[in-house]
Amino acid sequence: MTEPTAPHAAPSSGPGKKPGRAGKSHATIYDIAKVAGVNPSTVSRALSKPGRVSAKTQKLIEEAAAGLDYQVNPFARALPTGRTNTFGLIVADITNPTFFDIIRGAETTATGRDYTLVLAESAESPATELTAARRLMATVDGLILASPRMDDDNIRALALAKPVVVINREVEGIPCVVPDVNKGIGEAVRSMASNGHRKVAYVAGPPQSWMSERRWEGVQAACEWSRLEAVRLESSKPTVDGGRQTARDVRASGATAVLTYNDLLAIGLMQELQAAGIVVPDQISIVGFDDIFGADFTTPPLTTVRSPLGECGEAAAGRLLDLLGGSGEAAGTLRVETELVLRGSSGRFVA
Amino acid sequence: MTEPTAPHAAPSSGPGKKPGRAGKSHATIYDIAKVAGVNPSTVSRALSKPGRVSAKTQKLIEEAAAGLDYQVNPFARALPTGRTNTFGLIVADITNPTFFDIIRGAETTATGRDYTLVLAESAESPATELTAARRLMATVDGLILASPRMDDDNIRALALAKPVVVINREVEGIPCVVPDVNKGIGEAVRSMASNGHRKVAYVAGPPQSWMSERRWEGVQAACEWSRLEAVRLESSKPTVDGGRQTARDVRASGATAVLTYNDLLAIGLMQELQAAGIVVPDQISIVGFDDIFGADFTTPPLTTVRSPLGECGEAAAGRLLDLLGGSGEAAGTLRVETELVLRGSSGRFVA
DNA sequence: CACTGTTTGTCAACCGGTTGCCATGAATTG
DNA sequence: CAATTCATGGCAACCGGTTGACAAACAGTG
Repeated sequence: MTEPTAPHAAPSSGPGKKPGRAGKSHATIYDIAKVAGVNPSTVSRALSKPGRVSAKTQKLIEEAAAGLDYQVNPFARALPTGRTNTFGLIVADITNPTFFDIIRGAETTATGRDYTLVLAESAESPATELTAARRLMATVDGLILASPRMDDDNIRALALAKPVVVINREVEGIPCVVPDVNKGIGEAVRSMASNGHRKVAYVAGPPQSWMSERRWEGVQAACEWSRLEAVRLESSKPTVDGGRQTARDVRASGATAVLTYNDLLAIGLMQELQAAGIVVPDQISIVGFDDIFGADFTTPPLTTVRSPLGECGEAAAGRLLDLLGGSGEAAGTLRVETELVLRGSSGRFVA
Repeated sequence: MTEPTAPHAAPSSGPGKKPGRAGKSHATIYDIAKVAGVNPSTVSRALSKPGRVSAKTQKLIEEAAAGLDYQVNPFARALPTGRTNTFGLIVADITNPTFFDIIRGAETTATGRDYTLVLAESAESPATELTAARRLMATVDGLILASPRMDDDNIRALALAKPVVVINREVEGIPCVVPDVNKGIGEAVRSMASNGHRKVAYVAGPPQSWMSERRWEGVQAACEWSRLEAVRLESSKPTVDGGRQTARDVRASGATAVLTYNDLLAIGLMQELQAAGIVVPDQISIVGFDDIFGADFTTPPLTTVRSPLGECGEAAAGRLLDLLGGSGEAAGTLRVETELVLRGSSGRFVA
């Protein structure tokens, strides 16, 4: 290679032969430069590096840009810089309403800070999750993983390339946002104790769920403190159907109060118990987890430990954006409070 | 200056300062070209234009690419071509569970066809919606608008630039996916008639909702056919709260069967009526619309006209992708069937 | 063997911003 | 008033693919 010729310097006298792009071709910084009578690079600086050009030129350029209805081409910008003003959110299951609040929270913060949200799901599969993550990595500035199912190591590997924030799980060395279950569970168990219950069952979630374990630990601790007996039951899947299926085990356990891994399980369980003629909460108290949309549609409305999922989504997006902006902690867990929402499905044991 | 020297070629003995991009710098087609012993453009063609290069070279290049763990830089590709393998979905309200299924359907088809979904919401505001749409337009290949609130003209203007598909509304000249309410409403009203109801109330949705009008028309037509009286009531907002507020009007109307614009209204209405001691369905039958998540959590579970929203999302994404791929109709409405889901909130009038 | 038609690969000009380096002229200072 | 900063704008080389134009290689005919 001997003679590096300037590509744009060619005598492009031809008529404005707009390449490809359908519809109206947008104005470029070159157009602005022509109108404002300055060099394209000056336009670029005026538009992206505040203070780098004089106030006078700045104004000139801004007016020209406004006049031409200019808007940057994100790809042209992303190509040399690698920045896209976009971040990805991967949720374990789009079907699960738990994630809708998270999505909403993240989306709100994103658009509020002039970022775009890209959504993907893993269908509860670690492999799919990893694939999706890798795919997104190429096009986003950062990633939020909500209830990730993949290994800690994989998460850390991803975080090497771009900032990653995790929701609903704690991963060493990664910034996380996690509801602190203790307060909410404490309130729930104390309420059970004061209502005369002696034995509490916990219906667990998926084995690979980090959060399910934390909740079980929380229940054990709170029960010990309140001198209640705690038993653990398993569920096949964390859905309404899964909840129905646990009804047998719940009855067999002899517990008079039940805490479930999530609201879906609680709702299914309640439906099944009621179908069998059991009165909730008189014979069995049921407390769910998360306070998802629809938790108060049931009769009686579901008592539940609310996780502020919307806040989690917002906080995670906020942390990620701070990280991208240069401020913010590169690791550490942010804990958000949970609280008991007392509704009708729990109460005094009257059998 | 006679010798244009490459600036970076200077004695850059410093540390290999990779331009921008954090982390590992990916392999490029230039690396592949070097390994395979061909020209970069040949690599490009081998990778994007099937059949343009000989089978032998093709294989050579593919092996080199695999060996280098190559993956295209989406921005570099998007810059000259304008194609991003991404499409946008704008929903009227992320809070509203109606859209959950739509989002899920669209996301599924997107990833299935190797596209990425970008999500945005309009918060029920035509202005915000238009802003979001304009913003997304720059980065996506096409757009899906779910229950758009903006003008028909604005929608058509957007569609001039890139393919647009609309869900839950019919816009002349634009491909649309719309649940055909007639079958479902017909079933609902016939069921009411056969259960001894004589007067049916329709609780309408937001005034700017195209779909609400279609549903009202459907109710009128079906009632006429079944020789029932139909009255229309307004709601303040299409939420559970809005439903509660309509209870007064519903009772005052003297109707014994109610169809609401959506399930949220129905659920709110039912809660309020039950709180006032009215027995559902014995004294008043309630039928919602959409069959959203949670519609069966209520007691009695909600009878509702199901709109296959997941299918709508899938179908819309499918049409968009077909359009982008060159096949598919550029306009016209795809109607999907609705059906009555009989649950407990409707039944024989026994007052 | 010359001659035309078709593959297949190469060259180089893009797409539209970003940014390191340098020249210019104004402002500051001794 | 000369010397030295310093702020400002311009030049051109990128980022990593895509693609039109063209040449070389190859095959098929007369």
